[in-house]
Amino acid sequence: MSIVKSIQQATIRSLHSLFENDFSEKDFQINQTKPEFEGDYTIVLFSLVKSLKLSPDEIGNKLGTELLSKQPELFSSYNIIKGFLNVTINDEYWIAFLQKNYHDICFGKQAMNGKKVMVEYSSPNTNKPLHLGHLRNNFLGWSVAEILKANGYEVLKSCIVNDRGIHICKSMIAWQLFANGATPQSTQTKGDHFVGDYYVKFNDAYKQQIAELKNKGMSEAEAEKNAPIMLQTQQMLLDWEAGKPEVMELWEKMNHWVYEGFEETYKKIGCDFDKTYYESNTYLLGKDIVQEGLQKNVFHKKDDGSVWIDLTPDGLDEKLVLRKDGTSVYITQDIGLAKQKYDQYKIDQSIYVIGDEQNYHMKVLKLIAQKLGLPYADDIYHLSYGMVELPTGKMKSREGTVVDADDIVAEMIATAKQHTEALGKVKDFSEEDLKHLYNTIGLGAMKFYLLRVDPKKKMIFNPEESIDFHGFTGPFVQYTYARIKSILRKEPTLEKNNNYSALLPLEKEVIFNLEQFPSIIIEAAKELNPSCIANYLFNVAKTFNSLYAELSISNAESHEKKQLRLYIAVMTSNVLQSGMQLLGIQMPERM
RNA sequence: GGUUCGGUAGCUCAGCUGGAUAGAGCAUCAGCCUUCUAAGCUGAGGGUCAUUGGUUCGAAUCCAAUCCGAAUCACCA
Repeated sequence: MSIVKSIQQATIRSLHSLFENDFSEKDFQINQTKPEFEGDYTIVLFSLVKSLKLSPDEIGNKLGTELLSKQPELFSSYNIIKGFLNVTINDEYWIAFLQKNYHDICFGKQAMNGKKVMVEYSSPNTNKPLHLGHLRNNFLGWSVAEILKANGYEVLKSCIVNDRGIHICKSMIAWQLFANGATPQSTQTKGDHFVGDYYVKFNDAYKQQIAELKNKGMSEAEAEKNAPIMLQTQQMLLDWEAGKPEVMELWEKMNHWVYEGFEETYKKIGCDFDKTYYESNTYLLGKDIVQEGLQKNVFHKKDDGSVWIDLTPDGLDEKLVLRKDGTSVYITQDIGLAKQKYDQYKIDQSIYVIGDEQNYHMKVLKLIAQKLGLPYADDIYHLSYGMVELPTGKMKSREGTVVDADDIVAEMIATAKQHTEALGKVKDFSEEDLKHLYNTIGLGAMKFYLLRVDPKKKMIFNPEESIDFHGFTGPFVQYTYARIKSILRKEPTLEKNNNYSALLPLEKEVIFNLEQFPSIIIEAAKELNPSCIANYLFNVAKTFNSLYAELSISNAESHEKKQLRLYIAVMTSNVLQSGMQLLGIQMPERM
């Protein structure tokens, strides 16, 4: 049980025996005591003043005395300042906590709860390489999956690949027109970048044709519709849907190039999936559900044959679910895929990691599912995250301001290399170990940077600040870990010893922080927010670094103090490691 | 225009189930390596928590209005 819970229960019991009333944890608050006051936790009593008809000081005095006399093993002293009851936790309690948990590498994790969750994330288009925004998505999805696992869920990571549609045909047409048979191999280009280049070439050619048509007197809209390259692309989409062999062959060839590129990137950044869905297989799903909806009168058919749902009573609009030609739209497929996921895996919850520009779409999806009375409707959850922007504004592929995922990862790793070499601490490492270390640090910096802010907020990616490896960063936490490991390599054995003198403030502060780890993991899962973990880990590392600077571990003033600090060091390293693991970040033994 | 989200230090962000003098990091300035890794530590300066009103013992936090910014409202995906 967490210490806050223990204090809550002790307070409830004491209030009951003092005032003969029943209280719950909602009747008072427990906060961390501010550093300028003496104590560990503060019980805020103002809310009890009315019902007890006593002043906060009177309640505080009675409660403080009662707590101390009833549970001397938990509380060692109290004081009251301006109506706040500050209690100090007994050192014995902290030490017992430390001894019990310091070696437990599963500390903070919950037992399996029998619930199954699917986390869908990444969801790339196969017409261009991944960019910075995808990285936020990937790291978020991965981390949320890990956090849910730590909370006892069985987690399935899934990915829907958007591998068909007009955007894919654009790359294909451009390749046919401009490539002269070039391939990733022949040009020494990573497959996804190769295909992405043709997507750009399409847009260049398209723009040029529009300009030409406008010169001939067409309006902008007309020109956009009638540009030959666009007409060709639309024809290709029809051919694809008809399964025309040469189109399918080209499509498969180019997708294959992209997948090779993606695989390399995913491997590099440490992402994987338990199940990959391809839109080319799922885009027809959901049509049967539309029929069902028509029968249930949830949907209605217009004169032209198109099928709609009226969501205006819910404050939304009228939405199309089936085109007049009978083909499905985005939302139709998503309804179908949601059903397939549920049928196939019997999941209890379905989490979609998708950018906040699709908030409306996801709201509609859930609402339609609810109106259809689908059993999984309420278990659809959109984990919406904000866009990644540059200090100069939004990333725009057309203006060439997109930060490419492979580029930025490579840059972070190169920076890690540069720092490591400048510091010269690992000169005895082999080439292979060095490479691994640079990856660990560079990716650690990248992941931490993208995960340390609240997912739902948009974030500014500042290239200069992001390559800083000092302060509130991944390498800072990694460094703290490596320092501890360095000590532990020299001090391998721990003795059992129960003879500890009073805790020094810094010792207590570190233990105090470590104790919160389980609560933080629960909070992170509740909010689906890895930034809780990142902020917490930074705090733990910072506090430990203060202790490290002020107090010697190996040359502690006494044998007992040395043992105690070794316990603290071991537990800190364990918490840092398992916490960073929840963010998908590895820890170096040395750096 | 409707809906949704956001506005906290020069910059990037915490804090938001109401609690004591609003916190970090970066940047700036001043210190600390003959002793466990200085990717570190200690300290200083820096704030009208967008604005106004309300709720109350108490508001960055809750409510309302206003201002500013973003996303979205396709027979695109």
